[in-house]
Amino acid sequence: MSKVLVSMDQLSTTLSALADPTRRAIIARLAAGEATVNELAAPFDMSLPAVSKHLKVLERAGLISRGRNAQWRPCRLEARPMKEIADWIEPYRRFWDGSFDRLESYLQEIQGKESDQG
Amino acid sequence: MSKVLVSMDQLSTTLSALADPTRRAIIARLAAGEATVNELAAPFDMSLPAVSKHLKVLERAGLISRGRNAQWRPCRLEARPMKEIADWIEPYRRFWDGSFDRLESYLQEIQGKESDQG
DNA sequence: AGGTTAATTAACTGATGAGTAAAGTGCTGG
DNA sequence: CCAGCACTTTACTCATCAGTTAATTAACCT
Repeated sequence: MSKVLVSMDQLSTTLSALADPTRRAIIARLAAGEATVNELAAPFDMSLPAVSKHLKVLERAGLISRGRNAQWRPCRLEARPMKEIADWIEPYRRFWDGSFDRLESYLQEIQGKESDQG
Repeated sequence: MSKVLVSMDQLSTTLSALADPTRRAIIARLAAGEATVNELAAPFDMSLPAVSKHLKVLERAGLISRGRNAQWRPCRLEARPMKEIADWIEPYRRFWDGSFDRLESYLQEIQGKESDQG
């Protein structure tokens, strides 16, 4: 009864790539401009292969791309997958800002009272 | 040489909770209003305990809260953790929209040329 | 009390993820 | 040509995750 995961959808891949503080830190660093693997690895208390793996995850998610320059592999940010997250999350905005918030909590109070009595 | 993960930061927890299509579908359903566990489970081809586990993940991430109404445990959306994602992602917006995009690629081209020659 | 429904917990399995050390690849420069 | 630098790949460990079935808790209803 093998359940094999065939392929992850783009949004899941992007979110899980970003659900790691090391990888988010790498992304943040790359927002300031290209960097090599060693440069990216420097701030972290982990081996180079570990960082290399993180970069591979980011690359597979399309969040970075890598060039080649002699023995260096400069990484650059590709923010488009993040746009997908922003687009996905946008419709939920109404749940946390604007007057809807107050309406929500009002409805919650009402509902709570009704449950207490019913 | 045990490396124990003490506790995940909020953003990582939220992102990893949302990096699963089942959980995102649950969230989407809850955007339409409260629902019980059985109602939430109905659309999925998986056991009730599996859904229950997904709900626990969402609850631990603060993305849902659960009330009690007789034998039902109605779930409701709590979108605030999503706001954290939106806030985190906001500064990257400049990387995918507006004229900055063109400026970026221009700068990257320049940089590439310079590297080739240096 | 006892049966039914709603949901969670427990115990287990197989897959994936994050890290390591050590070996391999590919390029540069004396 | 070969020493060394910049990485990547491999092979391994250990923890966590997603799912299962079976058992348990909790509330309702007659």
